Amino acid sequence: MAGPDPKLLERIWKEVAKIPRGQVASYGGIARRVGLPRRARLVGHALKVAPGHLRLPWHRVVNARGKISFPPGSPSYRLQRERLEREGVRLRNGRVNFASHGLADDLDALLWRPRGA
DNA sequence: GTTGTGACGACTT
DNA sequence: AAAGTCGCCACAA
Repeated sequence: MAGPDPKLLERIWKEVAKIPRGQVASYGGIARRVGLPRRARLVGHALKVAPGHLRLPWHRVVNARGKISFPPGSPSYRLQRERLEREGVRLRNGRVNFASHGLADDLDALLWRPRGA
């Protein structure tokens, strides 16, 4: 049985909608913020199935290493890169600089990374 | 039910 | 730094 609770998808969509222009968040960071630690893949799934009418800033979501999670060169990859650069998010060697564009939450997670949790 | 795949992430080589 | 492994879990075949 167990599909994802539709309410969780809604929470994820709302959280993604909060990402300010010119900033990025990680899949795992979004998951943590909605109270679903270790559920990064669910965030990816949520974006994949998100209704287009929501107009989510999905391009502001990258993986924990700052990389776009589409195959390099794919149409989706190019679209995401283009949208990011258009709002001032520069990619260095295919990476977003979290220190300058990442949300505080994600930064903390990257710097602290307490053992075990 | 099992297997493979994926818009992930943490850890280990 | 890059690749491999494992945990995670939704979904299609």
